[in-house]
Amino acid sequence: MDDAGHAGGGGDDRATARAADPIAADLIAAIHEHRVLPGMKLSEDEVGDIYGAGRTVVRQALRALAHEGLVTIERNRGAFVAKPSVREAREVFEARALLEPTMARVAAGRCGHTDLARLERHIADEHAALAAGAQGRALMLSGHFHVEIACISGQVTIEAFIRQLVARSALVIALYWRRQTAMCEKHAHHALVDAMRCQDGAAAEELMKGHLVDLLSLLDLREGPVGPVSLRDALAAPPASPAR
Amino acid sequence: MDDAGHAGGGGDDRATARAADPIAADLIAAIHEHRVLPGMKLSEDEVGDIYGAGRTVVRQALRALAHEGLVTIERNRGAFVAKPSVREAREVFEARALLEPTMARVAAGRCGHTDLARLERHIADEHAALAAGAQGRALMLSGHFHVEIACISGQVTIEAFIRQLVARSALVIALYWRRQTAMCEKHAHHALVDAMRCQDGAAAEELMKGHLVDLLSLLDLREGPVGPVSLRDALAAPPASPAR
DNA sequence: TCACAAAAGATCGTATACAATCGCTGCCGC
DNA sequence: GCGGCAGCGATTGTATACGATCTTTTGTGA
Repeated sequence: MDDAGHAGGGGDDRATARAADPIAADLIAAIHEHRVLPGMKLSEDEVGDIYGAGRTVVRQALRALAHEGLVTIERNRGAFVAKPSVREAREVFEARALLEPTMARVAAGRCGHTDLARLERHIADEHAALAAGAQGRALMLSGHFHVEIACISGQVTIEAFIRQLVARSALVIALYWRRQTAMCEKHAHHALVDAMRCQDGAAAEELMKGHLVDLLSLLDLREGPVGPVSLRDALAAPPASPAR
Repeated sequence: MDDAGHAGGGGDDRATARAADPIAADLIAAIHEHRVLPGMKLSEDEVGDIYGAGRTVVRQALRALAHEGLVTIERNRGAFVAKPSVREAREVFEARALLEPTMARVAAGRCGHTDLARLERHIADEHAALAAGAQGRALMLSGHFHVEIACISGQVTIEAFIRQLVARSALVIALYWRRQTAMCEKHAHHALVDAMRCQDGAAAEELMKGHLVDLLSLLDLREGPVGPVSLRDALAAPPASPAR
């Protein structure tokens, strides 16, 4: 098999599945960027029209996303962007709190200068997006930062879990976020990179733990109203278009 | 909209998906029971014939299993039962070692007499299956024991992860197991139940950790030969057939 | 005898068509 | 005025047919 195949993680199965399913990837990105909101209907025909694809492939993508808990499929009713319950929201962050600190500790002992540079570039991108007002993109990058750390740790299996949890976190944030000030994260991420630069695994672990607690504390865990707006407005040009 | 619609946690999605996809469930069971072995080809036509279903639904099931890392789909080549690499095997157990001890601790503080009774019945069934020579079934029950503990802990999200990891563990065991003496597990599971009966979370956590370490130590992490035998022999009667 | 190439075979990927089911609107009866 | 019911429209679930790609085999030539 392809044991030591691609450096940086053997999540090949998952990664190739991502690459081979562009519309699933785009839908996930849209969820990350809050271009689609919880509760929004994802009609097969509509999505197929938007991406210029047949229903079959759309169906596959929707089903894959449903498997990750990002959309819910109701029989003969259609697919909807998942609307995590309060309990589910808590669980997602509890799972992250259980996985990510350890990943940060492991990653701190394994990351090289290349990884550090990539992380710093990541933070810079996030900062730039935030400055440009692209809060959605900033949020996506913020999530990807956590995935990157898991990737550095080399545990592709857990990385896949974290990837899923981060995506679901985007939905949770869309539902239960108090304010859209994501400033706090920037500091936390920077501190994390510093700890990793010093190969201080214990510090990285603690920082990550605290970071996740902070995130959870910023959620308002009461029923939050949702705005299931249209769809074409959110998922703009798929095949070739200059938008953005 | 249906705000408080899906109360009770998101485990429903997964559970209903299991129930609504009987052939995926049966394939998973077959993997658990070592009726299908790593590397075995799962032709869509063949599986469809066996279960008397069209290729479409078989495709869905195969894709779902691929998403869980239980089968690998190679473009224009077909689906095969996954053959976890040594590294992947290690990762699966490392992930379990990271998740399950905590789950055991949480479960110890939450389990009631009903849960305890179910766990004990589980162990009894496993023991009976082992005595009856149904090693495959015993292995499946042994895995389900871990899932049950995660279920008791109430964390349905992590439970789903553990369910996946346990299934993949079945593949790992099929590839890298030294001897089929699963006796040791019986003791470990019993001790775990005892600790949970005393609500001793710390003990349960330690026992689970040690149990997983033991399991990992029983693996022979060098390349193991596989026997990709036929298929119809392994997946016996789905609709109506006398086998077994 | 080996290597290479071409054709055949098989399998999956995708699109299309049909059928079943559900939600909704309009109407009727109470 | 309100509740129940039937018909209709819409959407998904499933099966089938076609096309693309890869693997394998076989034949030929050096």
